[in-house]
Amino acid sequence: MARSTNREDHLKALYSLGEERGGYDAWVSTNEMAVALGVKAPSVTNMVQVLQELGWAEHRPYRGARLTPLGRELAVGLVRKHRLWETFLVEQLGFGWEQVHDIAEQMEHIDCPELVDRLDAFLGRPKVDPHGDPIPDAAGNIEDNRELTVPLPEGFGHPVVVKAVLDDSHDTLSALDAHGVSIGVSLSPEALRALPATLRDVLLVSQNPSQT
Amino acid sequence: MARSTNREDHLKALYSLGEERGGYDAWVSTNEMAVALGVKAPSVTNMVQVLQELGWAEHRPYRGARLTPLGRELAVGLVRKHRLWETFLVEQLGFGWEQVHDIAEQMEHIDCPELVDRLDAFLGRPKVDPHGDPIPDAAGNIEDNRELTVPLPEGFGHPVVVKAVLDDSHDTLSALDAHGVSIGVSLSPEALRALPATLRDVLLVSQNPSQT
DNA sequence: GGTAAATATTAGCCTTGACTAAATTTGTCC
DNA sequence: GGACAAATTTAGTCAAGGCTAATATTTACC
Repeated sequence: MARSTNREDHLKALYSLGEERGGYDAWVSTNEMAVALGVKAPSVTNMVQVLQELGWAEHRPYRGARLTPLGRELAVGLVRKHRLWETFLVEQLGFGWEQVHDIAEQMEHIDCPELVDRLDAFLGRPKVDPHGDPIPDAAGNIEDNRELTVPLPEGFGHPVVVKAVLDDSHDTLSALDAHGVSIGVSLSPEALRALPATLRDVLLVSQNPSQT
Repeated sequence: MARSTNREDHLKALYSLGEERGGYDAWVSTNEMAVALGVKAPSVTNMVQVLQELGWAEHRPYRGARLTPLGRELAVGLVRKHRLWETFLVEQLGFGWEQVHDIAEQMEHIDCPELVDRLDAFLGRPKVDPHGDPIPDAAGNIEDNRELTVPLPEGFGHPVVVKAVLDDSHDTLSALDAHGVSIGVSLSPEALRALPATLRDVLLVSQNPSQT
């Protein structure tokens, strides 16, 4: 019983959905995971039981699943790889930020710890990926600069700086790009109002341009 | 019926073994493929029949398999990706030439034509990989500079320049490294004689340092 | 040219991971 | 507190790809 692309995909879905909740020890329903992974619920039930046998997750029937500390560690490693490769693709190869998610989805499964470390060094140990999401360090620590940001300033009273985008899908990122929005860009109250609400809702911004 | 890591692995094995023979239209036995892939012969028989259904290969029972033109095209694409990633790993990330084969084995299955082209451009459209093997261009043409080299100069009469290594395994490359052998290095007759015969046999060399 | 050895294929089974349909548990509403 | 709706798991099936054991073909030797 070991690593496999499928198991890693389920592990990552469990991690991501858990984080959207209260944190990594939140229970996540198998149905939610099924929707996120594009499979049917019984498949997830099976796989979650496998993750439990691997010691990566805990499954409570009819309640859901949640990661063990080991599972979280592995999931963070996957997130680290994913975001480092995204950074490479955008900064070194010149891809657009809307193109890299699907490619990184493949690359994150490459198994070679030394590769991850060399890539990290090659990129200059970046702290955030092209979408503004924090890149975990080699020890698994995540410096979440997003705590310093707000989902949306009440009333769009003053200009804001875009710090992160919560939805990395191709469509959302292309749409944002069409509106001239990218990480670090400053948006005036008028620009914010011109943005469709669905796009506004995925932005994390800083009210003070000098904040990290 | 489509692409999969397993099918691609079998396709590449068929290509490589065919090339070692008379060329890409040589028949390759399923047993040879099984040895190369580390699986049993019946598994290869199954897979070769799948490749035939895909239009990638032709299977003649009890005779062997050989690639179709489409199969060859796809296989060359895999070789191209493999060698480009090896080049990236050595030249950009600083890996040793003996470390990169296994990593590239994973990376070559990443499916994104634009990624291959951008990587190629990023690396400066290299002609050979770190082991001296030619990198096919985007159209699938292979400029085989190894035609200009010889397996071994008769009698080690004069110095030679190392142009390529025919065995990319970790052990062979580490051993060569321990003897100070790498691509482009010049070897005196004495140095050649000091090399174990098994290592000498994997070298392709040029007798004239000015040859390409 | 017949028979033995070597090689390849077929037959049948296993595991992974997906699916549908059926059964079960949970939760909610009166 | 009971009944129904929603969510979840269980049961049973399927395809991909691997394996072993048995069968079939080719090759080679006398």
